Amino acid sequence: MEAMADPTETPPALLELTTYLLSKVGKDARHRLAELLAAEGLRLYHHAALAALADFGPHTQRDLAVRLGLDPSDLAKAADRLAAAGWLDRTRDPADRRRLTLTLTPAGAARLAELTALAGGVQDEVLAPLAPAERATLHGLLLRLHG
Amino acid sequence: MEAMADPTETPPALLELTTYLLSKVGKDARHRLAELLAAEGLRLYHHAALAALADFGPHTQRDLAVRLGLDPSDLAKAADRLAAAGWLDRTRDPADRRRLTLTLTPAGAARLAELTALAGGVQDEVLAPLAPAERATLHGLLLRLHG
DNA sequence: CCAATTTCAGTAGCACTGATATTA
DNA sequence: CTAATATCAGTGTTACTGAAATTG
Repeated sequence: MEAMADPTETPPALLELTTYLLSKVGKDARHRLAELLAAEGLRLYHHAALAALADFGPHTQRDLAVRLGLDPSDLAKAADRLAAAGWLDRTRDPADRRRLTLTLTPAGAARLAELTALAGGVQDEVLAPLAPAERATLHGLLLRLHG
Repeated sequence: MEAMADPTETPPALLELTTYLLSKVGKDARHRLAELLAAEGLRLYHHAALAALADFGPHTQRDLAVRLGLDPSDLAKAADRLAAAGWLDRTRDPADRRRLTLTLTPAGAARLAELTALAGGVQDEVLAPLAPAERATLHGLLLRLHG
C-alpha cells in the first residue's frame, strides 16, 4: 500500500533554494521570539536597542537608529517605551540641545539579561536538530554571510 | 592612532545569537528577491504557488493554501493574479462545485522557469562569500532545521 | 440545518514618508 | 538662511479576522 502524500510538503524546487530555507527558518526564529516578547509588550528592536547600549555605551537617538537600521521616528517611540519602563535615561546634550542621549540604567541591564536568556531559549528550540559542532559551523557560515 | 569605531556595527551580543543571524540574513535574502519580483508586479508567494503546482500537480485553492501556509483569502487574490496572466487555469470541480482546481499552464511553467532563474541569481549574490562546499554544508544544515 | 470552499471587507502591526518644531 | 535632530501624523503592504455566498 502506497503512503499518502503529505499535503503540507514544501515544493522540492523551493527546498533546493538555500535562500528559501534561510528566509523560512529565519522568519520562524524571529516569529517565535517576537511572540514571547509581545507577551511582555516588547518588540525585537527593544531587545536590540538595549543590547546596543550595553555593548557600545550611550548613543544619541540618531546614532542608535543608524546602528540598528531603524527609522528615527520609529526609534523615538521605542525609546519612549524603554524610558517609561526605566530601562534607559534620556537626557538632553547640553552642548547640542537638539540631541537626546540614551543611557542604559542598571534596571535596563537587568532586563537585557532576561531578554537575552529568553532569546537563548528560543535558539535552543530552533537549533535542537543540530549537534553542538554543527551549530558552531552554522553560526560561522552565517557570520560570513552577514558581513 | 586608534581606528574610528564603526557607527553601524552590530552589537556583539546579537551577533552571538545564531537566531539573530538567521533572521537577519534570511530577511535580507527575502527582501532582495521580493524587490526583483515587485518590479514585475509579483510577490514571493506567486513564485511559491507556481512551484507547488509544478511539483505536485493541480490543487484546489484550499489545498494549495494549506501547502504554502497562506491564508485562503489571500491565496484567492494570488490566484486571480496568476490566472489573469494566463499562468494557471481555474476550473470548477464538477463533482464538488464549491472547489476550484488550479492547474499550471505551459505559459505558467515557462514563467516559473524565469522566476527560478531570478531566485538563483539572488542566491548567488547572497551566498557569494561562501565556497561551493560551504554552501552545500549550509544548505544541509538549514534543511535539517526546516524539517 | 450544519459544514466546507471561496471570496470580500475590514483590522492590527510594521516599515517607511512627509511635515513640523527646535536648535546649531 | 540652511542643516540636523527629534517628533508626530499619515501611507502602503502584509498577515490575519469575520462575514457572506455557494454548494455539499
